[in-house]
Amino acid sequence: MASDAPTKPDQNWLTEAEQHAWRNFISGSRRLLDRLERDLKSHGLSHDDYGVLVALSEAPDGRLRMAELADLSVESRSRLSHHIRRMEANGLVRRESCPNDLRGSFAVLTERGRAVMEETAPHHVAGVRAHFLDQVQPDELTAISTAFARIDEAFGPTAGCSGA
Amino acid sequence: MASDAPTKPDQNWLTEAEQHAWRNFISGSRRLLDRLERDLKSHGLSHDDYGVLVALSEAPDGRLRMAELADLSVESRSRLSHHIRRMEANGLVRRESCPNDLRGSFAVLTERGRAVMEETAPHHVAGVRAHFLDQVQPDELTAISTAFARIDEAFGPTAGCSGA
DNA sequence: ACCGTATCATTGAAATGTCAACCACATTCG
DNA sequence: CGAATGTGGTTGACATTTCAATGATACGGT
Repeated sequence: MASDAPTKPDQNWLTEAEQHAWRNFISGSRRLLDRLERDLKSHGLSHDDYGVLVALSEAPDGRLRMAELADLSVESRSRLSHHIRRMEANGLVRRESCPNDLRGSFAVLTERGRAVMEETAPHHVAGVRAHFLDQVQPDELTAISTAFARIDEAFGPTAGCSGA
Repeated sequence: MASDAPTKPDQNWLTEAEQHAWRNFISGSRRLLDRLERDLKSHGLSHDDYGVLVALSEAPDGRLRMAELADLSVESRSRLSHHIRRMEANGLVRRESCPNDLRGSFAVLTERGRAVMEETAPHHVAGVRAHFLDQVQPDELTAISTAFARIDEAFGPTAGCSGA
């Protein structure tokens, strides 16, 4: 009903271009992530495992408080707790209690964890390059970088690497 | 070869900019999707549920073969099968067997499924706008759209909205 | 010191996802 | 025809994630 405009001016819907952009993003990112996950799995790690290893490997002494690790790897606390238990069982990390705050605990990278990470990283990086970096042009990469940094920051101050 | 430079020895690693782009994308997209998922959940749907409903609602007669639906919603067949069973239990879809190919089956949108979809869509769209579209500039959106369309297509011909 | 509340992390149970068979049918080819 | 092989879809066992408590400790006000 009402006068149908050529493209919906209704603020409540998406334009053709917006819809395509959103769907391309959803489908592309999903397939990309699925693929990287499968590749990592063949080395015995999930993508989340990898994220945890990277976060820890970059932290001083390879150790982080659970809450901070949860933020960095974008996992809920509960999920991270289960997750770390499994990784601990696999010998990739270990827990240590925090002397300052008796409630807290650290996740600490083990020797083996670091070794596995360093062994796996090149393969993963190659996948990121092949399926992502090689597919996007330099200006597109810049746009993606700044746009997603902005999106990320809009969700709250969680100390990412928003750097240009 | 093999002479290692201080920062980037070989093509096997990422430049600063590439690394930032990748991390911004991972973190931003993850938080974005998490947020949209939570919002949808408050209306009783998962993001995957929504994807299935959209795919079906756009198909002729609101019906699709399982395999095609799996492709469109980027789910494995097995996962979709379980998924449809749950949605069926919720009255959102129903199955019908295929007369041509007796192995096959259709997933069909129910009245209620369509109603729920139409009721939920505006809220979801508003979320997409608020957390994604409103955060990116027009030229960035274009870049994201074309880049992810290219990434998507690189994974194989699965009839997305790649036009023509 | 004491109470109330907020935070850190963990837990168990229920929901959901993955993986590897599996059945039923279709198709091909001798 | 009929055996071999391929395809569509489902299932069950098992792994992971979510959700709603819970325990333990810190912190602020009085």
